[in-house]
Amino acid sequence: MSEAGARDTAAEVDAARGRQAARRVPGAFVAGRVLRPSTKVLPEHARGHNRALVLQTLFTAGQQSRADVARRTGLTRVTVSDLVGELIAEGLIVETGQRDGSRPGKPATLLDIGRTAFQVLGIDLSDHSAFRGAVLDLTGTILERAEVPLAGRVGDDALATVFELADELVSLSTRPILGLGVGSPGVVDPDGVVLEAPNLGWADLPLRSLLAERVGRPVVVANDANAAILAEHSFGNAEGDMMLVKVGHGVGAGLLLGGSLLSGGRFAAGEIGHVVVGTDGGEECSCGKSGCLETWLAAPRLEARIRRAPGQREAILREAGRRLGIVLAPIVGALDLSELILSGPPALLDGTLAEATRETVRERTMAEFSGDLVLRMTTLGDDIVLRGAAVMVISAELGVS
Amino acid sequence: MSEAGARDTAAEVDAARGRQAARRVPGAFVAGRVLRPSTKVLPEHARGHNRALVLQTLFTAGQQSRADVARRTGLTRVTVSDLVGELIAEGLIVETGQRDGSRPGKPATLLDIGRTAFQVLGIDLSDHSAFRGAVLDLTGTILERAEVPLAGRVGDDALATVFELADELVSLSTRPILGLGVGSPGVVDPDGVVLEAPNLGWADLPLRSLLAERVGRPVVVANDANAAILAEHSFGNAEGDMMLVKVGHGVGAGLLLGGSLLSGGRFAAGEIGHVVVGTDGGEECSCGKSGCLETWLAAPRLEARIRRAPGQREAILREAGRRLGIVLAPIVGALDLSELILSGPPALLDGTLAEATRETVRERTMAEFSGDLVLRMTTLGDDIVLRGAAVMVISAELGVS
DNA sequence: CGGAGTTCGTAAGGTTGACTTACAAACATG
DNA sequence: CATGTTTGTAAGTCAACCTTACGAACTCCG
Repeated sequence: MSEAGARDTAAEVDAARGRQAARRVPGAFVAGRVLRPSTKVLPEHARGHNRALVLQTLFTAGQQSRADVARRTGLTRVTVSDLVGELIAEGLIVETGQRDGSRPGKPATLLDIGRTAFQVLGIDLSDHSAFRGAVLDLTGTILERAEVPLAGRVGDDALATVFELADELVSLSTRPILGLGVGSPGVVDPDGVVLEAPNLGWADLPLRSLLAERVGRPVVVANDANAAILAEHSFGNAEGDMMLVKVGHGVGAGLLLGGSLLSGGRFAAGEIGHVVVGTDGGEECSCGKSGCLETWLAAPRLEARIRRAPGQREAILREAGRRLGIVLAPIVGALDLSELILSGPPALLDGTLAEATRETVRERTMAEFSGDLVLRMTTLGDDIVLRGAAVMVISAELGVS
Repeated sequence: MSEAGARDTAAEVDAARGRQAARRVPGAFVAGRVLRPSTKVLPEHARGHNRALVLQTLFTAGQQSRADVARRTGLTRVTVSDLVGELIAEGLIVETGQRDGSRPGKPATLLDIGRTAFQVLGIDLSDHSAFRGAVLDLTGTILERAEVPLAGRVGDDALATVFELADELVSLSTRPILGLGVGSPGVVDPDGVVLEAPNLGWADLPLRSLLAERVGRPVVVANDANAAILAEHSFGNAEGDMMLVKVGHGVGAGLLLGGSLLSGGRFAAGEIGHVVVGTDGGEECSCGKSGCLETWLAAPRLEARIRRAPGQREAILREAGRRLGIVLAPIVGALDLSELILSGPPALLDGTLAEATRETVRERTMAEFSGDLVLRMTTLGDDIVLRGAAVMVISAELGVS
């Protein structure tokens, strides 16, 4: 068949296919992603999506009129009005009066998230000394705090302590509870089962369902570093692909790629603490290997090393930063990360260590050319996991992050 | 407010929210992913999705009746019948007679992908000596091949060579052309602009739109390693998260995470060739650094090294494999990868090198515990990019991969 | 100061798409 | 041969978004 022949035939078939081009699955190969459709989609799913879209728009832009939202989302004013009506009835959106300033036309009625309609509970299990909790509003502002010392409890005792903290948070709340979010150390599956958390002596603990039964509200449980990076994403106005490294008793990370949290095939994504760094041995690790990243970077190890040789403080921190950079460089290169965030004790991380990591990653990747690799401390301090836990709930219940 | 009070109020609100629970955005926090809704969804998008779902079902399961598809997808028989009717009219599905074997009830009419309705063109620009192309059917079977020697051409000459190859493929096709897919070396943005491909002397070349104009049909352009991993995903029945390392003149990789291709913030995901390995120097690289992975692993470098010391062949390959393992270990740990695939000259990769990589990754990660890390050669040989290019077209045009 | 133009929000009716219900066709079984 | 099962289609319902149209409320300008 001639070239022209093939083309004509194709054009004819296109015509025969009628509207199919316009109907093409949106995003089938958008932004380099291939979607493999796996579940049916019904019209009501579209409704849910558009509901979340309206909420999301108000979350990020805030103080918008129905017409503004319509323009921003591409939905018609009529549809937005309908969705907003539904959301107002649920208390998730409130009218906040008319827009001031003089413009032609009927004045716009401004809308905002109904901050007081619900409260969210967040729990952070990642600290070695205490379980910490908070009551937050729908915008992620912390309203109340609670804390229960851990005192070395593990296993069922630790679980009882979580229950205790959850109960206290429920009693501290003054509005209907949208849900409870928990950031836990260890490996957590999508159903909120803590597959393993050695520090707490947990294995295959169905924490989500246990807590859901206890508080009678939706519960989301995820890894603490994953919660942290969600917080950074939502509140730290960080865009695009990024990785958050959380240094504490151990070392873990959360990865946000293309706006999606990476969970990993065995739900262990971000578990970089036991990756071996360098080929020159290193301290023995609790996992049995030598030279794991944790042996270089975990806070207790660093503190012990500095205690032994106070004069070497800067050198110790620089070496720790360099080791972190060596582990991160292949990851930054492979994932084309534009932003690395550190979370943990600022006294250890902020300064020499961060600088050494930044330099090492730059030296060992192409980042020196693209030049825009950012490595910085989190802006959310110690509340990062708490606020991330709240984000998970808001995201799960309202489809908004 | 008391605990009980908060709970009751929440329950009341839940009741007031009516069907909202059932309406919740599906997958808002499913599988550890947070969706940030960004575009509106209309009922016709659902239609497109369900169309693709039916096609996908026939792709993977093949030879099914309408009722089978309905059961598999969760859609009703009526809806499936309607969608199938549309797809038959377009030639994308054909009836292949009745199911044999005796069962109660009306015999089922079997359906299958209309393999002959369209043909797909694939082009592989990753080989250093020639551009290769093929005509494929909708199932990814290669029907015709074409090849144009490259003879060192770069820049506009190389582009003209691509045009030449594309024209030849069009003339070789005997059916309407669904589209043309291209796997190119270098960094390619989602719109098919080759941002940089040093080997071909291309920078900011809008290859997709140029080719679309030339062949008058949809064109998809992506990085060669990304095309390769899509092929492996579609034809190599590889599930879940995986990474494909492509060794040739350079070293690149493609990453498939949670079923999605990773593109990276600057569309440079998988560019691990210029990550530095180890802290002991290494050969100088074209990029200006020393000890880049490419200097250890690129085929020309390996061949030259073996030529210089034929007796050291095994040691050279083992060291190359070890270096690759050192780079991959942090990536495997961070992404919780379960499968690593090598693509390139089997004489170099398959055997000692792969074994050394496998061992090194195991030694340096937690993989020894989970134990199910697979590292293997691709099963698709030299056609991997060609077939991946076809997958991109089928995915983009039909929403099926 | 009043008409024209603009913008906002809502009402009414149309279109799309999947669902439920119902039914004819074609087969196996007792 | 009657009964039960499975397939595929026809008819009508429901959900959700769209287009069109309109009143309300404001600015601008002659």
